[in-house]
Amino acid sequence: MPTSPEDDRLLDAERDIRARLGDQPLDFDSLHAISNIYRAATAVRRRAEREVLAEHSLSWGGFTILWVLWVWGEMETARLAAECDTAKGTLTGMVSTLERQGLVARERVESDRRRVTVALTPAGLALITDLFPAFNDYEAEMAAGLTRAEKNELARLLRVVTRNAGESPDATATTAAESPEPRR
Amino acid sequence: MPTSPEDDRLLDAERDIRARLGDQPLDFDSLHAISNIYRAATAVRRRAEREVLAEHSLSWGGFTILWVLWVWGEMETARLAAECDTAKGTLTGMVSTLERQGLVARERVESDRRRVTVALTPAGLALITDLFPAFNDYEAEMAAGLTRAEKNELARLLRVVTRNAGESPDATATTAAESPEPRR
DNA sequence: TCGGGATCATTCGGTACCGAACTATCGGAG
DNA sequence: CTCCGATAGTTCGGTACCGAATGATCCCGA
Repeated sequence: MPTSPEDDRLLDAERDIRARLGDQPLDFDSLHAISNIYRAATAVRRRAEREVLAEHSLSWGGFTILWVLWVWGEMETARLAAECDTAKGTLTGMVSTLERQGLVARERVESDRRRVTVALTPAGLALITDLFPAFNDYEAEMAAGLTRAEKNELARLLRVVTRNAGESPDATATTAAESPEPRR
Repeated sequence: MPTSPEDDRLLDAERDIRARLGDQPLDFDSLHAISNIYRAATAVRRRAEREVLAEHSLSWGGFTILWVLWVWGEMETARLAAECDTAKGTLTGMVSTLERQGLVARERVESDRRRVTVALTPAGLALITDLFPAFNDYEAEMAAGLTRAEKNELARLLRVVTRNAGESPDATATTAAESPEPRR
């Protein structure tokens, strides 16, 4: 296995860390695995926002909302927040932004006036229908160089991590309310 | 291979997407791989901030700065921004926060007064020395259930994605200035 | 030596994002 | 019917974060 300059630098860092910590046992395999997740995520997000989303004045989060509504249809705020994996308060602001852009519309539920549903407008529908293939192309570009099997393996390993991070292990009782997989 | 309810839901979503897009070819393997990166990253980050960092009033970004300074030592703002993988402007604010907390100190470079170096204070050094093992424990917890080989494979696959997202392929010339690997 | 381009960091405007406090509404117990 | 706990959404305070504009300093050529 050839060693790259990057590998060298990594090893330097590990040596430095060990030097600072003495003989404490450290888990460098986990360190690299976990920290690389964050690096990859920000890199992918930043470039997507610059090269795919910016021309439509969409943030990553805004795109996610459109995508969720497109796939699963109109839904209430709470469910939308869960699907988008974001706090309710955050979602309120983002939906307001999209509303201002004319891409989604809020509607109070008649039978329970606390609730609000969010739906795509025709303009929002047109945009996401047009944009999603381009976004998928971008995703494919980000995964270029990986085989089909590797992509699936990557997705699987990440699911394990997400599950590990999902809920405090000492959360009271087994949260059956835990929302399932595909939020995006 | 057993199918979980999650798998079912995922397949529903795929069917729905296909229904909306007609016969356009879509790359679902890339879709799942890429979108799971972002989900895992936010889940890991959120929980780390709540359960490991909050008690020390540190954000993920703030922790990263301390960590970088700890491992590689005092450095100038521009390099620190590169290592932390954040925009210079963002870094300025975060360093100011840490400075207010007494964890880092700025110092103008005598020989070139445009430049500023950032270094850990004794308090900052004490904090990161104390905190890093706990953080590494947390990382190990997030990677629980993965074998050593799987962790390394995860890190490797993510490096490919990060590299793909690294710089616009049509960037003018080959950016030799591209900053190398381990930023965290 | 003095002016102008390059190069640092910081500031600025705007969105996203979280958690906690708040508001409006619902639904049941008495 | 009326209060009161529960629930859904919004507001609020604060940080992070980006990209563009600004300001300070340096360096070099005339």
